[in-house]
Amino acid sequence: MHKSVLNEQKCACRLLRNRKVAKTQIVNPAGCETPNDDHARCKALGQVLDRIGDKWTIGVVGALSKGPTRFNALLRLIEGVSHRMLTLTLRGLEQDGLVKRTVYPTVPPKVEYELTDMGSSLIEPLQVLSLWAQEHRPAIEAARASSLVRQASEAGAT
Amino acid sequence: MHKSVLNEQKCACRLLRNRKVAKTQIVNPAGCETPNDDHARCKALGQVLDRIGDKWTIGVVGALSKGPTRFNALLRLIEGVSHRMLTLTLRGLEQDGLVKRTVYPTVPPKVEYELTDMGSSLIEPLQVLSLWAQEHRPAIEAARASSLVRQASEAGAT
DNA sequence: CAGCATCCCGGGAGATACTG
DNA sequence: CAGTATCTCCCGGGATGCTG
Repeated sequence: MHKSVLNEQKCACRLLRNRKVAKTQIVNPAGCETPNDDHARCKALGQVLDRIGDKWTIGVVGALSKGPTRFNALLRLIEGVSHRMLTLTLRGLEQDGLVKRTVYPTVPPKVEYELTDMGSSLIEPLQVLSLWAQEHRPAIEAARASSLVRQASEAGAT
Repeated sequence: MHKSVLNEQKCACRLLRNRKVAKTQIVNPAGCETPNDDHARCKALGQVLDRIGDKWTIGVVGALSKGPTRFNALLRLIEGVSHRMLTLTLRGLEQDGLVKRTVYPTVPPKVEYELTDMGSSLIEPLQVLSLWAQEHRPAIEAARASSLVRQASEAGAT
């Protein structure tokens, strides 16, 4: 009740950043009819990051990049993931057409997941990002460390 | 108490995915000494996504990509962001050496934020991702929509 | 084995108010 | 104007247990 107002936003930009909203409505609802280059970029990025930015999606995509994999295999490969989250992540991915789910109606059910074409096309941009990450990680660590040191010394000096 | 055990994980992979952990300890603590190509990729990606995967970082980077900007200007540009979150996001980015904070000690304080070299180098990978996003958004929307339709019809058929 | 429903906790993030 | 601290609420996500 105290936050009823803020749901009516002019631009869908950050609305799209919310998963629940994004799930039901990925297109801009209204008020964002003139997506200049900048806005489009922002929105597109926001969407992708909503997709891959969650805890486990990348791990899943990475694991699946090697080929079709069964549920429990994924569970072990990614390992940090809980049963529930793996299910949810896979469902989301499947719903977005990034992974394909194949059920073998055997007596012990067997389900294999694999990347669709679109799903595997995501790997490349991800690798670009990964490269950037590997390249700049030392610098980031250094910056972070020095920043922490600075703060500590300031605290001590005060 | 009921979740005391799970904090001791063998691989730091998803530990790195948690912000609080990542903030204090970005290097792999132990047990992950042999980072094969795959693991390194996973970890690096995890870190980057922890950085840029949160709600506002991209918006901030995007806004800053046009040049130095003042705090309130950012607040307006990104608009959906709250005062607090913008501050936090900027602090994180600054701490990681991705943005530079310049304070002009004028009577009304004036602070400008701008991307560092490393920060602006992030723009390119982001654009790659953005391109992918723009390219595949229709497909994703379609897949999502058809999935929803399928679910609805199944529910109706039952 | 795969999936789903339920419970429940912790932390992310908004609102607000105060400082310099 | 820029930043910080506090309070609070809400939901992401782990644990658990049941179905087919």
